[in-house]
Amino acid sequence: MIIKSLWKALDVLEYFTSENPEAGISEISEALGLNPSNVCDIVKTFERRGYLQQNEQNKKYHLGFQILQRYYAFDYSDAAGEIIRPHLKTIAKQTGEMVYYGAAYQDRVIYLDQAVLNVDTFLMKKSAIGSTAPLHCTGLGKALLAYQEENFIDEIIARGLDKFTDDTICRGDILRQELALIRQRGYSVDNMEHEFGVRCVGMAILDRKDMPLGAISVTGPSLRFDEQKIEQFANILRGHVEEIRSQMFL
Amino acid sequence: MIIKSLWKALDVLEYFTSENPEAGISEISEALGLNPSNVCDIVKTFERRGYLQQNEQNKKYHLGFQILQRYYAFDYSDAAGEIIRPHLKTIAKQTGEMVYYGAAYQDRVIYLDQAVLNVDTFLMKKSAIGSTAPLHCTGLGKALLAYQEENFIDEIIARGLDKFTDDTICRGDILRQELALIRQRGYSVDNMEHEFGVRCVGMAILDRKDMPLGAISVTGPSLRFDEQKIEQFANILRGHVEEIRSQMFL
DNA sequence: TCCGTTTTTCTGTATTACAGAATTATATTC
DNA sequence: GAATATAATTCTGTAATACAGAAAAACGGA
Repeated sequence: MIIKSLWKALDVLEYFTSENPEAGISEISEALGLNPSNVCDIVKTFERRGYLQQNEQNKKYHLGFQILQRYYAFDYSDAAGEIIRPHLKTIAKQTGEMVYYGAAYQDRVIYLDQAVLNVDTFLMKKSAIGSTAPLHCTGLGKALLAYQEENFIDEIIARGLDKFTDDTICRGDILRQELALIRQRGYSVDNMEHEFGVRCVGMAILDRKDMPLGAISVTGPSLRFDEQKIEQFANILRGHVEEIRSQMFL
Repeated sequence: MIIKSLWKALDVLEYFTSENPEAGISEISEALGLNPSNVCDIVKTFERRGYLQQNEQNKKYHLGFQILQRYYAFDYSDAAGEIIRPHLKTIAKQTGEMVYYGAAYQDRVIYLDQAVLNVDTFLMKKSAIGSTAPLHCTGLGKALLAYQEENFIDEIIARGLDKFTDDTICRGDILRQELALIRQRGYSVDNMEHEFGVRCVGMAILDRKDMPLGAISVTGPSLRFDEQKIEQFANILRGHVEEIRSQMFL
């Protein structure tokens, strides 16, 4: 049974985002359609536990240190990450491009780890750890989507494929062809489908039942990413994915 | 007014730590003295919101992706971090040692950021971002403690100064002398007081009211940290702290 | 297959979360 | 600097629901 008061409290906590990091009681209560006194109680409870902190100047609240501590606990519970992380670094060295690791999370891909040699602040912010992106138009997303259950893919298509650039695949039948191609050759290519000028090669890490537990991608400016490089990067990815699978006893 | 159901739910969430990342319903209910059905409801609510995830194999739960997303939101709400981060990197280059940024959080110091050139896995794990340490025996902690209110210092001493190494300062009067020295020369020195073989230089970033909003430290093996280096590092720190204060309009 | 353990579902009631009003604090305007 | 407006917080009764207990379902060994 869902605990409504907790559900509501999490609505309040999640009202604080990187876009809107600070908020007051009245703003939250208005946005969520809750009673201000109720919001005040929730916020005060979170504050006493360190999840929120009050700015003494303007009385507004922002996320607190306890979030960091929860993140720290989360990070080390992710045993898979411990195995994968070193590979990401090696791939970054071998390709000279940005490398991401992500997993399917509901109907999106969530970025779980990254390795970079030369920091590209623009792309870093876009795909920061913890952020999410659609499944149908990213290298990671398509690599993950290709191995999902048929009815999951049906649902993703049914919900509608948002257009981000001129090259975004928005038609269900074309996406299905693309996913078949990914399964056939073993890697996905994002050809500026999410961000103009950004190309990307992705490969899923499959478990014993051929379900993807995550995916790795190499991302960079389209000018550097010609057909030859894409194939070269796919081969590099293949080697590491094989190695990861054997390290995980898959 | 504290919302008891939320308070209890946070107890459950915080039961998951890096030391004990996975737990089942019965384990949690026993440890926290709660009814299993109650714990089940709380856990299911967290699961539906992505804060916890169930391991299909053993039915146990672990922290979920939502923690990452909350962390992502927290990170970018920390405007101070945006200013400080580049300085940490520069200090790491100038000193060749590990550099930490932390703040006082209740009666401990919390590590908020770090910069390293040569990764020392042992020390990295110890002082990972989000972890905490006592105030009285670390470079960061002492630098922060030196500028706290008198009655706060009284309370820290009254609670007892835990001993970690032979060099840990455990007596209140000696700690007070040490804090006076820190205020006088402007930096703290951790001489293997928390971890054997680890020395550290710390400096607080003071606001206009001379309250510390955070501190920066340079940490490394005691063999490399002689008196001359400590003074040299303190000077490097001083320059950056000055710069940070001016960037923050303090 | 049976038994012990653990997780999950279900339901009545005692608890408490919440709405509304009152109060305090803060910001803004005259 | 007083007055007004806005926002945050406190207080209290009651309607809503969180929780205990029991029972069922799922799981994992003997």
